[in-house]
Amino acid sequence: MPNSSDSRGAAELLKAFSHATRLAILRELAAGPKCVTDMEELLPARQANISQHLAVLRNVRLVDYAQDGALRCYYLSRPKLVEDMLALVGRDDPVVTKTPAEIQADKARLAKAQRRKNGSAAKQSVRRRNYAS
Amino acid sequence: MPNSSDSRGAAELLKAFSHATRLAILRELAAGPKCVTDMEELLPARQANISQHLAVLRNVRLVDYAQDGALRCYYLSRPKLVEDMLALVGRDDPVVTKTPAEIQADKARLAKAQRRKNGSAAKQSVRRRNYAS
DNA sequence: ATAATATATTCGGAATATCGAATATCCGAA
DNA sequence: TTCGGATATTCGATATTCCGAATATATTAT
Repeated sequence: MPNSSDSRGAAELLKAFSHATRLAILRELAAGPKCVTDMEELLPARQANISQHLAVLRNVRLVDYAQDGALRCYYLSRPKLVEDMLALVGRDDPVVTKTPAEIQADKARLAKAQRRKNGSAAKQSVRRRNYAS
Repeated sequence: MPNSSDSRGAAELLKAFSHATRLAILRELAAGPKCVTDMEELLPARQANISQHLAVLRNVRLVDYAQDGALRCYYLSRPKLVEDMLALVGRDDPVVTKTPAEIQADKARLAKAQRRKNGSAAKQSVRRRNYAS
């Protein structure tokens, strides 16, 4: 049951995703593990800034690193999640438009399905407006 | 070819998603079209605030509305995108951990695949460190 | 030890986001 | 018209994010 308290965590995860540089980092890591110096060459951002973004990503468990001498090799902690997210935001979905009539049809359909679920319990108030035009 | 200029748009879309109240609004709309007054009853937020969040969602084309008299019935402009996003952030993916050795294996695998792609073009610098421990 | 390299953290200011209160707008009813 | 309900917008205060500069820390080479 995804209620509002669940939205909190989801929103935090999404916030970590919603920055161009962090997305670029995640894309690089989706292609393979990399250390910070590698990313410095690949991205238009300074070392400190990349470290800051990596910290954000670490805090929400999107990335982790393995220490190799003085280097820290970063990798995706939840590769499927990240890959699916990147694919999702890269998608080009059709934009639908609905007329008031279609909305009413939607509501009617929902009300009927709802009635099927409950025995009866007339809870559905199909808010209407009588406009003459 | 998703390069950094593409990250901009993706990041903006994700920013629109990354707020608990906006996620809650999207979840409500995924269940069916609703007007602002409906949402006021369903969410712990004031009218003005809901309108503000709806404006954000409209700006990135996640929602639109059909005017029905004095009411505005909001609906999802890209329902599949929203539904998939909600499913994605609701998922519970396993968190993987890698040792330095596994990272090296990853890099080696990548290098080999890369070599298969190009004819030869020894571009791969497998950054190494000789640590005595 | 010292230096050099790789990375993280802290700090401060600019930019941005969030929210409530007040106000504006639009529409249908009387 | 004027009114009331539904919704949007503006404004101002507060909170948060972002980023560069400086600094700190860890690790290895000399």
